[in-house]
Amino acid sequence: MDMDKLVSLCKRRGFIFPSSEIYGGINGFWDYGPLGVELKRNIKDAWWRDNVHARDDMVGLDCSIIMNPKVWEASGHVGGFSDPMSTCRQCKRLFRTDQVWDQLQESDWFQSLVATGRDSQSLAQWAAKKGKKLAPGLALVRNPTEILSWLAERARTQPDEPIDAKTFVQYLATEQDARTGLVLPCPNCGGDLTEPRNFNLMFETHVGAVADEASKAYLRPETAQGIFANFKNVVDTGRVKVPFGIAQVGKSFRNEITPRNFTFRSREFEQMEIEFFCRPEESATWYKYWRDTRFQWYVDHGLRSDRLRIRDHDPGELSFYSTATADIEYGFPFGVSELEGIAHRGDYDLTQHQKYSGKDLGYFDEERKERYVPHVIEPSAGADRAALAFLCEAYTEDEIGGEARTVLKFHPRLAPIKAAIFPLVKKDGMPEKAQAIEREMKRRFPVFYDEKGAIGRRYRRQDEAGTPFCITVDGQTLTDDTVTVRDRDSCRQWRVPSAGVARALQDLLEGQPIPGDE
RNA sequence: GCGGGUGUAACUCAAUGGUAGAGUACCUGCCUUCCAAGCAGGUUACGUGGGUUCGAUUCCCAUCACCCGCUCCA
Repeated sequence: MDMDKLVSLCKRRGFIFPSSEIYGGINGFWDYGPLGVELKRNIKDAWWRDNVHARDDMVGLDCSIIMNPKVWEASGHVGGFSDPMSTCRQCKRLFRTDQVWDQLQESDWFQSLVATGRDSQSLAQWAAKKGKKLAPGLALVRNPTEILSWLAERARTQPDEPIDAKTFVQYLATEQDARTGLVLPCPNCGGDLTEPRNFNLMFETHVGAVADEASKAYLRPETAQGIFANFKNVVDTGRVKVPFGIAQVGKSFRNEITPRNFTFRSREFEQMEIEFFCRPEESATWYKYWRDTRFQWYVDHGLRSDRLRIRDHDPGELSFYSTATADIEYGFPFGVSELEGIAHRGDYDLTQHQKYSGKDLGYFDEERKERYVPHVIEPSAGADRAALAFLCEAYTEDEIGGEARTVLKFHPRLAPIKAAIFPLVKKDGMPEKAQAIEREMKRRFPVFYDEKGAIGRRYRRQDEAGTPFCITVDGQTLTDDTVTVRDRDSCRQWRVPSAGVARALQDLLEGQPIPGDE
């Protein structure tokens, strides 16, 4: 499937528009149009019903977007992991400064260099041959004479101090020691890296009329911390007992990401997050439970399981506080990308907030008569990413009677409009009858009435909106009071009594097979 | 942030140093008894700001947005 076609359809049919488009748009922000808002709302509602209302171990929460800035100190978003980045001046690649050394050790040119002797002659030879190919940006390669003289100087002045591999490569990479100090080279080409720059992780704002350092606050970069900050409130008032979860749906904001791939990476996005609190000994079981449950949720709502996958993080990839993390990924047209992360966060967050707030966030377990800080499993889903995945999955081009057709095959639960109601032609009292049906249906379902143009055209329009069923009043309706129901995916039609059409639609939406298809 | 590409109507695309056409869509009639039919009429565009020029949608510069890559992430 072509992403451009989907973007175009989304705009044409009113699913998703670029934000502030009349002013030229703004990178990384998107608006949901009349159909898009229904789709996204259905996704959030389905998630809420399945994870909160349908369970007896989950409660909801809706906390403020702007919180006391100390929350973000405790979470590590201020200071902690606003990863400084460096760019290579030669090949222009971008690296996390703290990962340069690790990446360097894995690079071909570094390994080749290490395998060479450390004497001037071997190094000069390496620079002239292999180095030229593998690490054209390296100072040693570009300026061997000078670099080798530095090294000789170092050996003469500090003969008793052996040089470790890291320092050694720094010597070979540093052209202007006096000005820059020893630097690490680019893992890709050996070139010199810029000073580490700090990335602006969170959106900053100021609370109150005076904008000074003391009034600085942040738009939340995740909804999770609001749940941790309210853990004690919920435990004290919610009649909840471990194991239990707190769920929240809401907007989050990140400044440092590069917007890409339509709505997939946006600076403002909506999360659907659960923090599930449990006894430390049971945390591994709960982790597995949520990992499987959340995967199945996407399958149940129409994502083909062969486009979905679970990817368990390698130990080296895990955050330092996490003992296990898995990503639920979907095969988008632009690549396999993350829809949801399920993280075993241990007691890290509650402990951090305990430390920074000075409040006891321990939990007293009545059954076991003991006090402990619960461990946390965090299934964190992106609502916009889910919407995009469902759109991609639904987008289908097929052929009906030799004519090409574009259809969004949404799961009925997610479809923005559940049924369209048409008079076959605009005469003989058909519009009046169809409108009466529409009035009745409208109280129970999002439905759409249309009487303009040829019937085929109206069917196709609904196909593009993903409406699962169309109900048509025709000549026969006037004699026997039945209407036709038409199925979006098969284009098959059958008749039902018009008095029972709401009930019939209800059954169809709940998954009852269409007649002739049982 | 960096490198490369793109920017004309709601959508998909043309043409042009002398202010723009098509198809689709949309609106109004007529006609139409089941899958984008037909006829007649109609609405909508050169991303933005500068510059060169008698004159710029076209050339130049900047800016913004989008797409692709490096990187980050829900």
